[in-house]
Amino acid sequence: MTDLKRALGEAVEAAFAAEGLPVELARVTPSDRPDLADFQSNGALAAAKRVGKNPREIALAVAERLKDDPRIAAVEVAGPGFVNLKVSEAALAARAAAIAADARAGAELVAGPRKVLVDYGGPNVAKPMHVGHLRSSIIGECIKRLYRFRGDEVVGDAHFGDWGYQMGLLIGAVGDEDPEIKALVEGLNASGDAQSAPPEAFTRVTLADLDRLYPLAAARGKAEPDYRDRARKLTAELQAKSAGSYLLWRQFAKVTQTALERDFHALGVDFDLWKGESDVDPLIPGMVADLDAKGLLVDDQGARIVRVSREGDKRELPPLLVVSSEGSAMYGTTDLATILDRQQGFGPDLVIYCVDQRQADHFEIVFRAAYLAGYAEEGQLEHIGFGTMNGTDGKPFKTREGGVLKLNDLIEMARTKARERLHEAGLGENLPPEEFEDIAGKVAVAALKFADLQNFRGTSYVFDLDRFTSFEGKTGPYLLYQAVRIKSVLRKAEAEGARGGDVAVAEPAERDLALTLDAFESALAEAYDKKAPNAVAEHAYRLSQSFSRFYAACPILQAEPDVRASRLTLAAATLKQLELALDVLGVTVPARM
RNA sequence: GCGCCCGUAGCUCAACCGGAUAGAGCAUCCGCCUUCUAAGCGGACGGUUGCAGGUUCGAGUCCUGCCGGGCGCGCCA
Repeated sequence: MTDLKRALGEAVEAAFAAEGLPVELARVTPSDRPDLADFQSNGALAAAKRVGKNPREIALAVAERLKDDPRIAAVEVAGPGFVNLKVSEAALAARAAAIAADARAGAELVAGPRKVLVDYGGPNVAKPMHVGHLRSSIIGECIKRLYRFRGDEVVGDAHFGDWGYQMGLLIGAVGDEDPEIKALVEGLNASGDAQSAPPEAFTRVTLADLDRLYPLAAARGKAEPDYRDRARKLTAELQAKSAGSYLLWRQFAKVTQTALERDFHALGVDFDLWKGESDVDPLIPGMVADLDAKGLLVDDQGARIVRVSREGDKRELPPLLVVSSEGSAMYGTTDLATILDRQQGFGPDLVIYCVDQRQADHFEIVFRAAYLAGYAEEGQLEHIGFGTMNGTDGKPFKTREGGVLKLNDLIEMARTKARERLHEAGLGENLPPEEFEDIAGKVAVAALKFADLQNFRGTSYVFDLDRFTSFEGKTGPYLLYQAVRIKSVLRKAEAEGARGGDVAVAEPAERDLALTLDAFESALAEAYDKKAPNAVAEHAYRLSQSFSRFYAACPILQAEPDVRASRLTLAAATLKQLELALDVLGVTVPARM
């Protein structure tokens, strides 16, 4: 099943070929002038330049070849050489009917499915998630769903930060507070016998403990050299897999992951993998030896590095620091080992790193090192950066008190706002409390996600709580509202025994809705190619808007039977496509609200 | 200092290999609930796309310079 835009594009290509013009210029796009046409091709203008002819003449010749196409109701040449196409009512109705009958609502699958790994979220043990994690999670989840929906085999990995200096800090801080645990850890470390540990030895350490202790320990580590040195030693003990340290660490990781999974799930973000830095730790010695054997490792200022600068670089790119002068693995070391691990495990054709734009250099360095070492092929690794989230003052977002806003608190704020607004609007009043809560949660998540995803990911944007929790206009809740209205109409239709039927597109609002439904595939393709979720968000919004106009202009249930059947089919097709688009965005529609 | 990104309506953002009259939402103003959910719909107002040049039949988009902002630049992650 082909969308109209592409079908017409192929028709124009054929006309170009027949005229001896370069077919790659025969592109069809939605019309910039909806008052004049549905679609347009600007190819004659570009072709004129290339073959040295008058653009209007070319356009007229192309138009002449298109005018008998049954799908085209009118073809006109306008301005300097635009070919304007108006789709026939029959073709439009047929396309709408096909979308209605298609489980994928008109969306294609990619021709050659790939194995894709999306690395996003990046939560850390003990460090609470803040709003900075929001974008990575939301965008990464959307990219994952988008690629999966297009037919790729996709795995999402949280890339858990579980293996650094902060672990040593925590082991120390927990031990200071709880001498029994400290003694247990030290005893086990000395004996090396993990089996001798009491089965529930460390379960009394909770996430609340870690949340409370970590900020204090981090601060002391900065201020007191002795404290820091001890934490480093404890980190080294952990990384050497000393039995007691390791068991205690396992408890940290477990309670953190459990809580994080719950928080992420509330946001509609679910990872397939929770691979952590600790998982690739065993690979590092072998990898270092391998890099050395390949002659890539160089001693420099007491550290061991891989030089990655290339001829033609506009500036000197720093090297990848593989082993620090203290002998420890660095951030980039772990990332490189992770590439190796993924290559050996999942074997992805493409790895997408959904991480803050500020890390662009870091990834460039790691990727180059991976290419040099033969751990990946050029182009197989891609960093999808996004802008920072700023406050309304244009500076990185802080709470009123100057601290970092925790992700959980943000979600709770959005929920509270959602409850208030639902009450104000008199929505969901007769529903059971559990369902009301569920709806409030869905509205809150839709608001947060859509506010983020409607922006192009690359640019920084302003984090404005009022805007995030505003439910009018171009917002997530608006989209939910439209979807729920359709569900309500369809429920009523079913109760009345009214059914869908042949599609006709007579009214302007019906025409517009059918054309918008047709644009789903292009929006998905654009989002996929550019890794730009905002294209899907934009389509979902346009579809909702188009439906809302249709809803206002065209009564459904009260219409004559044939018209009613057609409109019910259009409404059902819209709902299906809207829910699919929202699902790609990671947003769920409640049954009612 | 070097490098990357950005500058579009009062505010927040779009704009499909360069194409017609640069689009949305918010805010402001006007109109629409005896009809399927008014978190809605229609309309009005709002622009020298930071500035100056250049390339082109045509530039928000490409090139150069300048101004303004953000970020990064080896032992944190």
